[in-house]
Amino acid sequence: MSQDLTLHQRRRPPTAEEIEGIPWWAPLQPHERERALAALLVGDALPGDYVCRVGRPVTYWFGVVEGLLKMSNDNAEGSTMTFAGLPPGGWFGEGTVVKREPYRYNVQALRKSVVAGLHIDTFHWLLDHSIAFNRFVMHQLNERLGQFISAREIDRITNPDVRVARSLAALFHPVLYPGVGDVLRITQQELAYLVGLSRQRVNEALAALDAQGAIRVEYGGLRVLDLEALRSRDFQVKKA
DNA sequence: TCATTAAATTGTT
DNA sequence: AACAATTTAATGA
Repeated sequence: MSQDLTLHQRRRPPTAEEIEGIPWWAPLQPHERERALAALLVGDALPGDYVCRVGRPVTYWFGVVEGLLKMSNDNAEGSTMTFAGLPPGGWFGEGTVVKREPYRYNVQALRKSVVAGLHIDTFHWLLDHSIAFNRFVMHQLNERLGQFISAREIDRITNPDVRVARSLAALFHPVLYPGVGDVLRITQQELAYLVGLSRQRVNEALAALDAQGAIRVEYGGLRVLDLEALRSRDFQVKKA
């Protein structure tokens, strides 16, 4: 079985390129950056590796530099519920970090990923000293609230095409996941796992969305042409 | 840098 | 779930 907390194993300081990709980095003042940099670590997570687990104490605030993670929770009955996919640029866990509580969910890598971690003490220091950082966190919390609400809606959607469309819209969220850009690197198998459908059905749904001009299916990823269409349009539910 | 081979991903049944 | 076709990544000259 996969080992947990990979970040604690193969960790290293972030490269200049990795730092530039961190969404809250640019707004920081020089002395704040200095502080943050000293507390930043990155590590590789292999598929199946846990970045954090339910009940573990919080030591880091995590962000996705590269790759793809999934946030899930194990139900009392044993079934697993997936809340969200976490593409590059996504930072998560601020809620539990703020309260210094144990994690309430599991986050594991769907594929080989690079994960960054900011130590909890420095997170709090930035919260106490940086207005820009506060603004980022506040914005982040607000956006994520909206995402959880839409996650519940997505769960109720029965039509697979619409389901896939909404899930994709969530993954392409420009505020929460600024690292994604035009093309989301995700395989159809990974998306199927995330959405809870068979790869076969996801493939079919993607083809439909492609045909409608909302996305373009590419090898190993997807290009979004019309985010608004994914988010809101009613993909005319087939009428019998 | 190019050609060859292996691995990953996709499109279909 | 299994298969074939296609694309990418890795290897070595």
